[in-house]
Amino acid sequence: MKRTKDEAEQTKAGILDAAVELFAEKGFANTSLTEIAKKAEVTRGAIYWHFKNKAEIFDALHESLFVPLTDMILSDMNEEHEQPLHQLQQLCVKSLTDLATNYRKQLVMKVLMVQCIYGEELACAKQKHDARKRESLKLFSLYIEKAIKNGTLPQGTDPEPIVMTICFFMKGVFVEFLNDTAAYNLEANAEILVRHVFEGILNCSSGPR
Amino acid sequence: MKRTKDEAEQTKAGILDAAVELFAEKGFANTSLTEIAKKAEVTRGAIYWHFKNKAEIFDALHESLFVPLTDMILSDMNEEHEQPLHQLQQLCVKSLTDLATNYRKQLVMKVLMVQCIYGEELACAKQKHDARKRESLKLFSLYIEKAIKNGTLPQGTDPEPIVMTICFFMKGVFVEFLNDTAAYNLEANAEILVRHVFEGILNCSSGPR
DNA sequence: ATAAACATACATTCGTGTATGTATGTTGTC
DNA sequence: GACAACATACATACACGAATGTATGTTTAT
Repeated sequence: MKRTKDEAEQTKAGILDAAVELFAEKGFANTSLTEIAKKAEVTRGAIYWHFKNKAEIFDALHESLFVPLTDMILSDMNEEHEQPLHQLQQLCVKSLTDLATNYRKQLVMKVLMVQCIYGEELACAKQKHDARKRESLKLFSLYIEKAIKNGTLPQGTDPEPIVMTICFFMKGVFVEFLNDTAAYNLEANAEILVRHVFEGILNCSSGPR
Repeated sequence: MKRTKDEAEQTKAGILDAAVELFAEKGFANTSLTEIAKKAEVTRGAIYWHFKNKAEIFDALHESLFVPLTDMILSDMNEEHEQPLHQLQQLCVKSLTDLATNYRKQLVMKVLMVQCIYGEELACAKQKHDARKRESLKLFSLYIEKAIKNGTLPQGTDPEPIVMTICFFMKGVFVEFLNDTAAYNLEANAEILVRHVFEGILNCSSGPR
């Protein structure tokens, strides 16, 4: 039953499609390879041909999402902007509206952020995940420090609580939205939500109390 | 091998202690009853005597935490306050510092919010969980509406994005903090973080842009 | 012809649930 | 207050399915 190369890539993609939907629906640990195979209309043999095990499927999903994401952020970072805080604000809005309008991304992010538990089985993936997070945290700090030098934020401001606020807020939006996509109109409200937080940061730093 | 009633309650508590630690460490799905029994220094027989199955252990943890929490919120709600927004703000700070200083609560909340996946096995617990969340959402709305009538927020303000902002932010703090308790000094920063968000809400509503 | 791209079959492990055994606390009775 | 009779609080043993990984068979592109 050898297929042509294109057909093989297609079945591999089909397995990933089936996996991400099942993972998003029932969670990584609660999904068996048999179920994935059934949904993808192949046998477990096909899965074991393309992937070493279930964890490697997870890894593939992880990789497929974060490579383009990091590219986007870095390209945005390169073009200098006179108002770094505002730039960061727009980046947040963009990533939210992006999430709100991209179904595939919703699925994968749901798997990565709420429907999996990083135990020993996914230790490898967790390391990568943590590395990504540290990167974005550094990036956030960089924006903030630029804003302080720039004068947008007063001299001597502590960047840490600001980074924490933004990071926590974004995480909350992602998790809560992905947990019940239909419950919120994220696309319509993204800008207001982000503005709330950034306005508060500005206001708190310039005029405490 | 019959024990006295007190001893029995003690073993039951021991099982719960072992369970919550293992759940928090490796996740609900990745923890077997055998492991729990081993850690609690009993056999699986003891577990099946006190609980119907693993899901009921989860339920017991859930119950043990949320009963006192709801009490606290409701008692706070009863005493009328002239500045409802500020009252809500203090409630948020309080629940964060409370979390930061209560290890047991950290464990249970970690299990409930990040280390479990509400599949069919936990369907019963998920219903309760969702009910709790709807309650607190209504509560949030109530505070906001009081602030609008009060004049703290301008007439005609839409409560929804405000509630979303607070809810998302709080969720993010919980999840991110519980994910790596040692990474943040939540107790020291709780007030600043919450102030960021509430200041932004005030500022955005009174003077848009 | 040979190796890719699977399907099929099998062995093994692991976890659950339940049935049963058993020693001990508890309770009523005289 | 002593002693059955019973219920309690587990421990042990077993049966069962589910999931994994691997070994092997089969077909077909190249």
